[in-house]
Amino acid sequence: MSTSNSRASGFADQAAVYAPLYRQIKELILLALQRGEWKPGALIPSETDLAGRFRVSQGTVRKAIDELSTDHLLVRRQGKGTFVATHHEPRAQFRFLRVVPDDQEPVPGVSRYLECKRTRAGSEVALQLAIKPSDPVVYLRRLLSFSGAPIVLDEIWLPGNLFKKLTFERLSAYSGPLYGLFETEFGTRMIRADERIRAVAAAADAARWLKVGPGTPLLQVERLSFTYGERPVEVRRGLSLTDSYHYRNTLT
Amino acid sequence: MSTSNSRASGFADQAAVYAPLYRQIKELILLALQRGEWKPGALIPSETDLAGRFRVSQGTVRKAIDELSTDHLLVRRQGKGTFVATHHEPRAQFRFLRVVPDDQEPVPGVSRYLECKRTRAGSEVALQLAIKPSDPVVYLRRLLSFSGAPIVLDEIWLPGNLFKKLTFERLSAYSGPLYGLFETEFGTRMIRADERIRAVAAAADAARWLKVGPGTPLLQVERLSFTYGERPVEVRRGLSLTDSYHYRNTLT
DNA sequence: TAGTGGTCTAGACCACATA
DNA sequence: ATGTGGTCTAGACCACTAG
Repeated sequence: MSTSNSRASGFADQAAVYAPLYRQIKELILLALQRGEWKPGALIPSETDLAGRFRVSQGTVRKAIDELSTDHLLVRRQGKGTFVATHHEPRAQFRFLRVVPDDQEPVPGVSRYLECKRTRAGSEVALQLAIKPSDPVVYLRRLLSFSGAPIVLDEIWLPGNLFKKLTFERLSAYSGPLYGLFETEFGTRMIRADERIRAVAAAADAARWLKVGPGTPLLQVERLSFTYGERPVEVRRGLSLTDSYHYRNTLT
Repeated sequence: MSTSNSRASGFADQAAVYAPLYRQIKELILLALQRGEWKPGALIPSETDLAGRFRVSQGTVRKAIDELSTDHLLVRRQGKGTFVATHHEPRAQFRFLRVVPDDQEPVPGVSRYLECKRTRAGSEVALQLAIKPSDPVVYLRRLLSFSGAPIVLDEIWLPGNLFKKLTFERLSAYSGPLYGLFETEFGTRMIRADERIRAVAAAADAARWLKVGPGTPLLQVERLSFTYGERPVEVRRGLSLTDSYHYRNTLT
């Protein structure tokens, strides 16, 4: 991989006839992350080390890490080294939690789990998770409260084979971010998510949990989350009260 | 600015005691853009040119342009050159238009302007635009339709001094993206926006325009847009029907 | 003092667009 | 053939952290 530049052919779907060296290096690091060679939160080898290992210049490794860093898969810390990103660190906390109070600073909130059962995917969820309708899924329901008031009612569907040992007890005993639990206990790291947001009228059940009248306008957030390799691994539907909370977003 | 590295002191608010060379270059390019030295859509000098002009290496200019490019202020085109970004090009079209149809591809939509008047800011809008409540603003109302059906009702407030010549006729005659008009006719380019999203019940007036019953849940999007130097220049409140449309977002 | 990431340079070569 | 952005290298030095 020196100056003579042996490019990977990469016959992947459609494009990618040509991939620059730093992207190949990125891919190698990505694979190492995916197979858990370095755990979340851990220090990875220095840029110089990796450069030697992959037989490329330090600048090339650097550019690969640059991209992984903007992808939130790695975190650089000057003077210390480069670390595997984790959903446990505070900076990642509000990346996937967009419902925040109108006037105060964002706060974590408290989860109360209402349900945790195993069932079959069904056609809709199966389609999204790219599995068969008869395949097993874990179905969760939880109520998120901020300063004592119930604000978000979430339904969550997870592939059964990836979350075999997920139980109601395990969830209730845990307090940190849900994705943190998924990452450390089930080896599934959420990388990216697509959301569809709507306004809906509260059904009787949701209204009861959120302590409002049926028909109250609620913010519905449908989410599909992905792990490495664009694999869909979570379907989520949240219903939020938005009197004194809102979904915040920045367009750049 | 050669190896001896004369850093700008930058006594700006709080931080920025130290700024790397490429950031200083970025700032210089930013100023050139801001004062309209290169118009939207225009070709800017090559990296080599700029390197010569600023007395730094090409790699340093490159890194500055890298950032401006991810900020969507410049667009690189290999073999052609680097261009000033514009809201007129199709790639920028859906950066600020997040309400899209559930199943089809995103489409531009058709605007019908309902109102365009001059008034005073009032306390709320003034606070957001960082002007005085007695300062003049332009107030707009428009209805956005997709394939014939009214979907979004927008209210827009703009600083009066920046949009002096904005008229109902000018708006109605125009068909492209609104930010495109602002950019070419009023020299105000929208860079970034913060949004707060809620579910609300349709008031009588909104219900009438969107052809639904009063009390129907609507998606309310409050937006504050910024131009160069984090200057707020637009307040917007949109109400959307989300039966067969939704607000799409990607968490990364 | 040593190690790590961060910046900057100079030069070579590749990929792409256009004339 | 020429000019532009894109990649890659090698080496020097700066800023930050920790033993």
